[in-house]
Amino acid sequence: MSEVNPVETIFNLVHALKKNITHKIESLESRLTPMHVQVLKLIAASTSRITANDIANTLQRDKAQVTRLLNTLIKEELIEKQENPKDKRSQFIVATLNGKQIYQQVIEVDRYILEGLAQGLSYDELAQFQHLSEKMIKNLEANQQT
Amino acid sequence: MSEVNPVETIFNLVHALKKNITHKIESLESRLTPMHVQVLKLIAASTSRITANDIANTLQRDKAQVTRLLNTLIKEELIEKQENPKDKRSQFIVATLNGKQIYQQVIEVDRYILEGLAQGLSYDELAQFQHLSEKMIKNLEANQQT
DNA sequence: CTATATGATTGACAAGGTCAACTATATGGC
DNA sequence: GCCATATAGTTGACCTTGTCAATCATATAG
Repeated sequence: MSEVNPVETIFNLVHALKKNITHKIESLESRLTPMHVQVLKLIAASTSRITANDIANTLQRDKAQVTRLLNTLIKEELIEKQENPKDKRSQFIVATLNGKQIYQQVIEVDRYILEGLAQGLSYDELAQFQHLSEKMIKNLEANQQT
Repeated sequence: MSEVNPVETIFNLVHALKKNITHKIESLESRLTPMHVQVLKLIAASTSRITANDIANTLQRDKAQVTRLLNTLIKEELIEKQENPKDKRSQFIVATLNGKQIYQQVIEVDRYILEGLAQGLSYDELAQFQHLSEKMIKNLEANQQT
């Protein structure tokens, strides 16, 4: 564990994080998975109206996956589709009142997890972490092309 | 993207990393998943003989999962079981010659990915990243208890 | 010797993710 | 306008990771 291996570290980190999140989200009674929450957040936080395609692109996920995530969110009445007059192939996705309320709760949970995560870390350290992570992500994405 | 949210960043990072790794590992002809590779690494790198239980503990994974991962590695003839005279419930897991060779290749891939990941980052920065990540992991694990 | 603990296996399932085929609509070039 | 091609979304099939509970065999403490 003493050697510097970011790859392992990243996996360990996300592993711990996932366990943490599912715990907290479960306490939110609603039966949403982390991915559902991510999608809902994107929709509810967006100022402009977005389509399924926008979501897939933003989250870098397969559109099949997005379709299914949206379906359950619709079934739960957290979001709904609106006609897109400019393109009949797609629809705008908007949060319902119910969805907006859940979103507020999710933000709370988020803040809570972030607090736990960042305990004992200064703002500068978090910014540094962010900075380094973004660099790594860029590197990885550049490597993808090849 | 401009606000500091380590949680999202971590997810983005691991997402990019996973895509990267599966790409590179696929090029390794052998049909191993990342988790199989992790387990094989643990076994092949270990100086002392280890059991399935050791693996589950070290990787913090469910023993059911470990059993299945080991099964496919055995089917691929990368590892094998040896009798444990001190405890007939468990067996020692050791890498076969074949397994050791794959391990060597995996190490290469690892180094390659690490290089890609760390491009433009100094050793100090990587160490800093490591340090911050470990702090976060500790925080998360402490939160688990509650 | 018995109760309990532990190592391993198995079944069942949830969640995330990927690929390919398909439908419907858009759009650029003729 | 017509056609080829591109794009948005849906569906089916499937894989990987992870979890829980039940079960079996062996260890071990009392």
